[in-house]
Amino acid sequence: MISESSLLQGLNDKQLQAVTLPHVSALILAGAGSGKTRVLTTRIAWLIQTGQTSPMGLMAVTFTNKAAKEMLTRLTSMLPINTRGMWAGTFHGLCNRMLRAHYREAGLPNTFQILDTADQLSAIKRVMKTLNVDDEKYPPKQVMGYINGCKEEGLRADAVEAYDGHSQKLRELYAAYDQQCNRDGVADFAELLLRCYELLEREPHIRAHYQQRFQYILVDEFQDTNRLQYLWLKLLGGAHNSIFAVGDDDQSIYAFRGARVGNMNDFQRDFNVQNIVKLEENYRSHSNILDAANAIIANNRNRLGKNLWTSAGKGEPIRIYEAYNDTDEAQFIVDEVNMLQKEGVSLGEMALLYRSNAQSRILEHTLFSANIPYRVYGGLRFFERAEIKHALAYMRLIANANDDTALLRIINFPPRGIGARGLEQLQEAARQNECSLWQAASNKVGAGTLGSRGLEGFVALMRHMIDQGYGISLGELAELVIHQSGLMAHYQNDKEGEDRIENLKELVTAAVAFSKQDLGNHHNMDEDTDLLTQFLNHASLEAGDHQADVGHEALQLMTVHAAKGLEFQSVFISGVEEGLFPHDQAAYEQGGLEEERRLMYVAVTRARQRLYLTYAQSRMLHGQVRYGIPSRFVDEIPAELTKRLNSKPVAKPYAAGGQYTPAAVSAPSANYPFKIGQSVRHGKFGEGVVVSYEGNASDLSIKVNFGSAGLKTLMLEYAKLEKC
DNA sequence: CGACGTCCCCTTTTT
DNA sequence: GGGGACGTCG
Repeated sequence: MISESSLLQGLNDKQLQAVTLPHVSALILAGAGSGKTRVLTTRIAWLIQTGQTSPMGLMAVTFTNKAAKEMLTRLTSMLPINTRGMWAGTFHGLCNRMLRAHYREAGLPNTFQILDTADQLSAIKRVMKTLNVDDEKYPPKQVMGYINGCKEEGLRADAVEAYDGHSQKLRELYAAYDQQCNRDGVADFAELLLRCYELLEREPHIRAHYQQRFQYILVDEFQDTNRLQYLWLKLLGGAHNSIFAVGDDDQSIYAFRGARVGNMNDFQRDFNVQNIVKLEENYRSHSNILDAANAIIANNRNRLGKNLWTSAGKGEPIRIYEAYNDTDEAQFIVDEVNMLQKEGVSLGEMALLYRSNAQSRILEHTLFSANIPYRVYGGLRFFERAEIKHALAYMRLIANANDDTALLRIINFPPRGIGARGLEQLQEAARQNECSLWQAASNKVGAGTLGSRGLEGFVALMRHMIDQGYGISLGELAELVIHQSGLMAHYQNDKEGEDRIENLKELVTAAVAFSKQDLGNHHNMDEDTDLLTQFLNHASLEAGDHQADVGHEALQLMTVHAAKGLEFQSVFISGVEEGLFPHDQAAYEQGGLEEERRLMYVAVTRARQRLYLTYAQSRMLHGQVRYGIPSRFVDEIPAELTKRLNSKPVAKPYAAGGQYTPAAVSAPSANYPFKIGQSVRHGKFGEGVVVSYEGNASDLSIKVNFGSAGLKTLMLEYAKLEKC
């Protein structure tokens, strides 16, 4: 076994202080790149190694499966312990586990299924249809946002306040939706948390059991917790347990989905936190980059206060490039990437970040043309693919026949002649008998009052699968389902079904792997939950990787949100323009601008050595050319840290769409006295850049971007512009 | 039932 | 511009 001293070796004073805190609640303010994960895992290792607790006596909570895995991997490299059975995982994973263990007290069937976001939305649409609610007036997505918002605040429908007709309707929908979920025996993501919270609150003996067990609770990314998660922690922490909360208020970028930075303050107050350890030494970036990040974030109010520093040198200046348009911006990035590669930086060490996904298209296009391999993060994941969800829906129905959401997904897929009419009859029958659709369907078939041959076929199929599925392995069941259901045959007939078939085969592989891994595992310690249900849980809670092939060298493309927690040798932040970053929409939200600024802070601190900020004078957005001015965040960086790569942006021979700008506009002429991209001076607005000409020859206007004075359209005849 | 047209909207995202 | 959702027609 590794000795204590070697476990703690190499920690700086602050890190050491945090790792070895006594059994009290503490808040660790861990700046970007300050060794947060290391502190968290070393703390766990130290607690176990010194015998203060056992692996089973602590709980470690994260937000993502990735973070949980990372933590456990690092832990096993420090201590020769078996992490299986440890209560380390995501909020949702841990709540699910508690609910499985106490499903009766929680009022759930032992095979309850988890609705992912797509399932939840379709369940909500169903409720609204039943209640005849106008989905123009109540867009299902908004209803979903409302319901999840309430749950994340810890509020059931009967506890929500509603004064006007609109919110009363929403509340009514919330109640009806919950009722439907109970009938179906399903729980959405937020429900896992709320249900678990209520369970602990209602059942003192269960609460006491876990409070006694988890003397040490460790929470990662504490700034991202929502109200309900905080309440849950508070309940588990009780009066005597130690909650070790690690977070960075400056990296709170998920307020839009309910995260409450205020939890950090509440935590200090509610737990009488005496120990606040600030980890401010950054081991990632050179000081030019850190100083820029510090300068940006200093513009936010209401910070807990923290200033990153490094003993690394100044490093390179932050490079700023003002592009003529989005194509030019992309081309610039391509050129720089090529140059960096020549200097020996590998592609996988470079990241190209953007504020919103829409920006990736043109970047991808340009990278593709330039033959630069790239990998985009985000998009559909394995268990979210349509064919996989179809196959899983059959399996869900086998596990729990009352799962109407699953039934509706596949009752007529592959098509078997059950149309909208037949379905309506079925739903009507279910409503009248107050039973699930499956029960209604089997009743109909049994009674001989056939809705259609298709329905008969469907019921027979499901019964057959349930029969055949009894006692076979998970892999065999998956195999059985994809063939018997007709999914395989359906996609084989489809010209573009090849990928889907591959994915279905992959599902069988995943099922086999899951049961193998589970054999020696007992990670649920919950004998009531069968393997099929566990597998379906796994599929819902862990939708799979965004990206499978990690080894391949490629430029990393992702949103700034997706980049949180990662680091790269070189980072490009593109589209650093007002309206885009900070995003227009942010202005309408309370604290929106500050969140955008934190987002910028996160983006900047991803870079170890080299950082580029690029913005464009114009870009295509929503099918229209949009003229932008540089983001205020650029101005917030002290000039001495930066290097402007082009002081006077010049029109490139390629304009939007890669087409050449018409000669009449690109070259000065009698009609067009200034080139696009040329700098001009105006008596009132100062210096600006010619963006475009508008109107016809006799009535010509000129559009000029005056930077801080904004974008102006002037009548050429009257505007006294001069070259500069 | 499926193919095709049209309309509408359009940050960020994990579980 | 482009994807998703919905509606109409064959």
